[in-house]
Amino acid sequence: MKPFADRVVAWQRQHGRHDLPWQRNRDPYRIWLSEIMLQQTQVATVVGYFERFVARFPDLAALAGASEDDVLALWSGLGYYSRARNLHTAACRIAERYGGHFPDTAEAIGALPGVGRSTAAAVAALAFGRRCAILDGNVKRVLARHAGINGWPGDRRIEDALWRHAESLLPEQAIASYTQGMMDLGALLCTRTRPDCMACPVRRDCNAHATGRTHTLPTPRPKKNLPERHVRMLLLLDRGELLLEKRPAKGIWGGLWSLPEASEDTDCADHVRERYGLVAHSLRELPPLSHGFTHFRLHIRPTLLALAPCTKSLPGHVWLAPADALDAALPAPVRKLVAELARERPLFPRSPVL
DNA sequence: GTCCGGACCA
DNA sequence: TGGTCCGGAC
Repeated sequence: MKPFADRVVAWQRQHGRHDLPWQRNRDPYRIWLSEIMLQQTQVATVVGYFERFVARFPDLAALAGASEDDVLALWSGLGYYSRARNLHTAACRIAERYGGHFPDTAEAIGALPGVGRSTAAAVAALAFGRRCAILDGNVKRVLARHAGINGWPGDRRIEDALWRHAESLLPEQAIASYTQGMMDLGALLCTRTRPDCMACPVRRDCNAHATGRTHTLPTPRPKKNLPERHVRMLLLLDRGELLLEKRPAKGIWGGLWSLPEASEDTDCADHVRERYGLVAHSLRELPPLSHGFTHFRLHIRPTLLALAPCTKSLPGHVWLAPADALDAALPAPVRKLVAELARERPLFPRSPVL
């Protein structure tokens, strides 16, 4: 089997992108501009902005001579406007410090504002044929899958491993085609969802493909801590029957039968008297449980209460023996609580719903 | 609505 | 080390 890089280069030449507006020559200014625009932004969005930008600022001197406002105006709608400010600052610096000649090493390019390690390497490789590795989001995905690298790429150790791997794969020749090929591979075939493995030149030794892990690599970022909410859920028992209330159609658990809720800091018995006009006393607290939603995490403190036997009908509520309540549409954590209660108190006689 | 993403900054 | 910047894809 040919080396990884050879296959990427051959594929790029036959199937990769060659007609993007910054590929028409090896102008480092245009390549740099495109790489900055392509940070956090997809090619399809960038193309139009790029064309307008180079029409107005065709070279470094034009950009360095512009006002920041004019640069930002052409950036308007692309987002991440610090990119435009850094771009302008960098153009001025190149004019001053390099006499308007674009620096031609990754190190010097990377010293420009707004240019990190990967962008510097991309410009150095594409514009000057320098042998340096890139590692943008696309390449991280390709390498994590091909090498089967587990772990979130934002993790320092994982990212270090990816950089080492990227450098170990670099060919001696055809650096520009290889670099473009890695970008094209990630953008065209090795996409986040639905990768086109059958068309991939490095499928044969791809770890993720072999082990069926293309959809789990790269490891997604850890869930960020969701907001926490706390609530007390009341298990109100009257002669073996539990009070359930129907939730509003909208919002969490819309239309399901759930338990009465109280805020954590109120006294349960007081809350029941005020809200339902019922006399109750707390028996004990049940083990707390947590439930994850997409946008918050709910911590539930269930409390068991006994009612004085003066039950009355409440609109939107129902009294059910725990075993019968399990037949109703219950939210998952409520079902769990009710199931525990049904196991614990199976002997109460059933009685009709009031 | 959620997830994603380079560079920079606190 | 985690937050911030923004818009697009899904």
